[in-house]
Amino acid sequence: MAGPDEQDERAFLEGYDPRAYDPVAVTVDVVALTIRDGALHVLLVRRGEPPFAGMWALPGGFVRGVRDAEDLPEAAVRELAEETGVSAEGGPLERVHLEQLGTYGAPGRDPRMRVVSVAYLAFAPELPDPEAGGDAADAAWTPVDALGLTEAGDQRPGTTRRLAFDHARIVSDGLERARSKLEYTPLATAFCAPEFTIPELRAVYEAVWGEELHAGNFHRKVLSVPGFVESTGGTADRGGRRGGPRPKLYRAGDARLLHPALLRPSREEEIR
Amino acid sequence: MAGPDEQDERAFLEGYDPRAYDPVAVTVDVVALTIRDGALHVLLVRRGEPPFAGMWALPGGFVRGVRDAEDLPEAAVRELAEETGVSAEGGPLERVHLEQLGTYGAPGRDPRMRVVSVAYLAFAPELPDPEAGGDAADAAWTPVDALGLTEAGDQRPGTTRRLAFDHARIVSDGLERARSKLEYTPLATAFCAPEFTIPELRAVYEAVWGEELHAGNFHRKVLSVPGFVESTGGTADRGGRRGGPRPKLYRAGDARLLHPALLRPSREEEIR
DNA sequence: CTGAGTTCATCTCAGCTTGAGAACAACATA
DNA sequence: TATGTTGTTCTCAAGCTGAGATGAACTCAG
Repeated sequence: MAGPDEQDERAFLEGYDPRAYDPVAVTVDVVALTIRDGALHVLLVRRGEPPFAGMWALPGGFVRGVRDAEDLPEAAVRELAEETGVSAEGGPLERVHLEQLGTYGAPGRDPRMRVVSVAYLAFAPELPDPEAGGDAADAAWTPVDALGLTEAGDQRPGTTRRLAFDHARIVSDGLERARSKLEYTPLATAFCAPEFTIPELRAVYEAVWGEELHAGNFHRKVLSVPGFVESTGGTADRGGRRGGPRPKLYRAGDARLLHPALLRPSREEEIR
Repeated sequence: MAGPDEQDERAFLEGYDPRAYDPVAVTVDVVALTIRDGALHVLLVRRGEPPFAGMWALPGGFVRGVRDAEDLPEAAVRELAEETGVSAEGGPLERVHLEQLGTYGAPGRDPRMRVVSVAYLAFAPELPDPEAGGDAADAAWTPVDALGLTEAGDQRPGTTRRLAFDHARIVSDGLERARSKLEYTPLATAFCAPEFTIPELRAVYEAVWGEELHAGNFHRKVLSVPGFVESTGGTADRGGRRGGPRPKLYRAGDARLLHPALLRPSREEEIR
């Protein structure tokens, strides 16, 4: 049945106070990614209380609903700022790219109550350690390789850093989104300093995609895509770590989409 | 501030009963797309009650949180089935593709209370009119061109079918997602009958992208992408509407990604 | 039944992009 | 100073794309 009955039901429910009806809590979780020492890292916090005490989880928390009501991206920025220990205004978070990743609301994903969590994905340039002077075990940038994530979105047996709730699935989805976004948007520049070199940009792609790229072809491609990068005219202070000429400096261009896209080589195998 | 303070705050909030804390309601809305008479249509319902009485809205409703708790896709399928008047089991909904589109939670988007809405996107083959025997003004497939949507996600002045809440933004996002998905996934087949012809598939692309495609190149491309379509060996009953040979029949292949992708021609202009 | 116009399916061809490799100068380090 | 590494630019073959042409199969009007 539809139509009149459904209309009546919706009108009824919409006029109902949800406090008295069916309590669902809304949280935001943030998958914040950065690159350190050439490896992709995700920001995690260690849980102090049950459930999942001692396990690692994404930074996040409740959305302020009515008192100090905030929009969802606001809540994500607030949580990220609180966990990272830096202010969102004027600080390093200014240059962080933030986008919605997805919403996770399966019954039972939180054993205490019904929680619907809106996950956000953040791309950050190298940021300081979270609360460097505090308890180092509470929050840390963690190499994603150390999480033992499988394609199915869970963790391999034997992995020491266990993730709480369904956060392994959320991190997996975030990584896949990041890998995909690097293909057709210029967001790799969000992992770099304001001025960067082509080899630095290539290192970002290699860290996120987990495979080496042909330096010559990458260089040609990046310069041939309109609006991806623009030259600053400058040159880096020194050459590569183990030699080589000083690379030229670039900054992010004004393109929002890469055309043609930079496709990852390994894509062939994942198609089916 | 982060670390210990933040930990305490989260532990405090997580143990808190949200009913007594900060009430946020969770709903699902469905952007159901289909193709009728060669044009892209979206399923809309007319609101009978304020706010926005008489305006059109996406089918949707509250997620069942604790009593009869359901997952978010379940809620979307239930709402879609209720509004469409067909059963999800065994009926035409079996072949509907459903994916999460995004979550909309700006304060004030519903004037009555704080509502966070998880939007789903559905691709459907041609379905019957919603509750054909009932009040025809209550639910209807609407040509998306009749909504006067702008790139900014609102409606042009003078458009007669006004959308309630922020549903113009949600529909706009759904359309952009659909256009994009057709490029790199075989989901155009979700708009077709189980067996279809290449010209029918091309009509889907032309309806969603809103531009004509080169028939010869499209044909070559579809057949050259591995796993996009597979031949049934059969032939359609008759030729095109105004003549031509009987086209061959195909069914959807097993590819989940199109490689190489089918890029829309107009992409060049939207890049910046 | 016939002729005109339409459509499916395939082919051709020039232009562009890609992947792989080579070359060479500039540089770090021992 | 010698050696190995790296940034940048070429070259070349292979593949893909857009635009157009062709001919057979078909619908429909007269």
